[in-house]
Amino acid sequence: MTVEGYDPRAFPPFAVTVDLAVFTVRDGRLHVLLIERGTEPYQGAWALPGGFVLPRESAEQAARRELAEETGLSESTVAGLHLEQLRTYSDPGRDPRMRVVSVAYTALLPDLPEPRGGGDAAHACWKAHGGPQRLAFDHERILADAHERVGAKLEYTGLATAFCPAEFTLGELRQVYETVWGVELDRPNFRRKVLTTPGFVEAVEGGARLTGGRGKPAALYRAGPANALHPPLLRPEGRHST
Amino acid sequence: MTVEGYDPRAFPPFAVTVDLAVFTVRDGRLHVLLIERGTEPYQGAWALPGGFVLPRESAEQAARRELAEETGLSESTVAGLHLEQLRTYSDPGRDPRMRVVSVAYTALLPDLPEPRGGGDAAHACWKAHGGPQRLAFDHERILADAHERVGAKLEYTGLATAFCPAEFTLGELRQVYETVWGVELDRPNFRRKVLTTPGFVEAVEGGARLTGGRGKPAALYRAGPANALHPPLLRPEGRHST
DNA sequence: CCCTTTAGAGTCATGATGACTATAAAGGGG
DNA sequence: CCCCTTTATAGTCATCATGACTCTAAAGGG
Repeated sequence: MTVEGYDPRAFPPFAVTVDLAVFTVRDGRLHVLLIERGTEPYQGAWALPGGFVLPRESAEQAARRELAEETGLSESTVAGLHLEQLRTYSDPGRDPRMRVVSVAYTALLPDLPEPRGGGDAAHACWKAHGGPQRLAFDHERILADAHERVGAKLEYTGLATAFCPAEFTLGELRQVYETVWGVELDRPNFRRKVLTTPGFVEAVEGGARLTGGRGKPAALYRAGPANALHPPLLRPEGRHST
Repeated sequence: MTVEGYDPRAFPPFAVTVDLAVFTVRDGRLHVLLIERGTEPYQGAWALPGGFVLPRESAEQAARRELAEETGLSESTVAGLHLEQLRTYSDPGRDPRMRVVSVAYTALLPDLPEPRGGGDAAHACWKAHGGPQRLAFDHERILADAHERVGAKLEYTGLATAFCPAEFTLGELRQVYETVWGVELDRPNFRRKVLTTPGFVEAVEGGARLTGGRGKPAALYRAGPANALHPPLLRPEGRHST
């Protein structure tokens, strides 16, 4: 069966949706944006935000539109967010009602005020990742894949800054790594690594911020122009000596 | 628009297909499996192999089925091949006839005899990557994404062995890296790196192979159990993508 | 006035790496 | 046969990145 010579009116019909794994770091814990399902199947269970891809939009456009609707952020704000295609889930039977192929996306947000419900009835809220809640459909799997992908990307990209506000301290940046990876990092070594990696962060002149009222005030930085870290900032567990 | 409360008979209809970027290394050049299109649009142009996802199969099952059909390899052989989902292409208008969402997969094969046409009219053949041929639809973009992904995965996985026969020399393995990355690697340093990376390769006892009749015979190795390289084998120029 | 807390500077040993040099073992051309 | 080329394999050495540290600075709280 090839693409050539097929009848456009006789293709197997599929529904195509997007699912969003939206992460943030809040109070030193990884949180994910979830909605509570109001209808069967999985009524009352939590699920990833998402929805249909419309006939005239790409999957990424659908993902940004859904993200804006679920978080209440403006379209222009969402347009600048880091949104990355994770992978596509296509198992027959992943939705008991019909054949649905879903393109999953991952987004990283700084700690924002509670999302305001959008125009529709969706009530998305942040839930701590790894909590007791069971997710609907195969969303547990999607979320696990997304977490693994984010953890891996922190190693060789400057993506961790997407979890931080525009200006941040190195302590806040370090907490992002510690939270996503679930490890503790040596403070001086982390600082040395970040500052010697070209393009990772840029110092903000004159800035300093009290760290929650405790400890010495820290210098402020903003995200640098580099999108790849050379050499990468590897997870501690990932290193095996000869 | 959310997944909840929709009418299963009123979803926007899409066709879902798979596209395959199948690579091999032949004569020190990267080759890709292509088919020549026999019908409009893009009649006479080259395209990636692929086809519809059937109603009762997953996208990966469809990709393996198409790969077996296009290469003439047996289903059992294809079942053991390294096949990886690349990403999904969903731009409206990427196919002028109708709305088609395509899940792209990447496969790596050792240098095999010319593929035998399968049951249908498809005549897939190996073409040197980077040649003058223009590809149909957005397949040029898919192929570029696949090449970048394979190059990146060679850095931190033992995937390069998928391009080699079951037993191979370190020279053959090094040529895989040089061909995919388009660089020359220092022979002794490459050897040291591969042999000191745990689980990358295993020595084959007593084996030795003449390197095309030229030079000292080389020891044989087979792929090791590791699927991740620690630390990674980074490209000299250090090119990464997001 | 100490105590705790976090930021930030610096030290030291080890490991990984790039750039080399040198030797070994094959075939081919005189 | 001797040399030449070719490729494999064994080293050396300097440099850089890193993990595990110690030490000082600057804030707030009892």
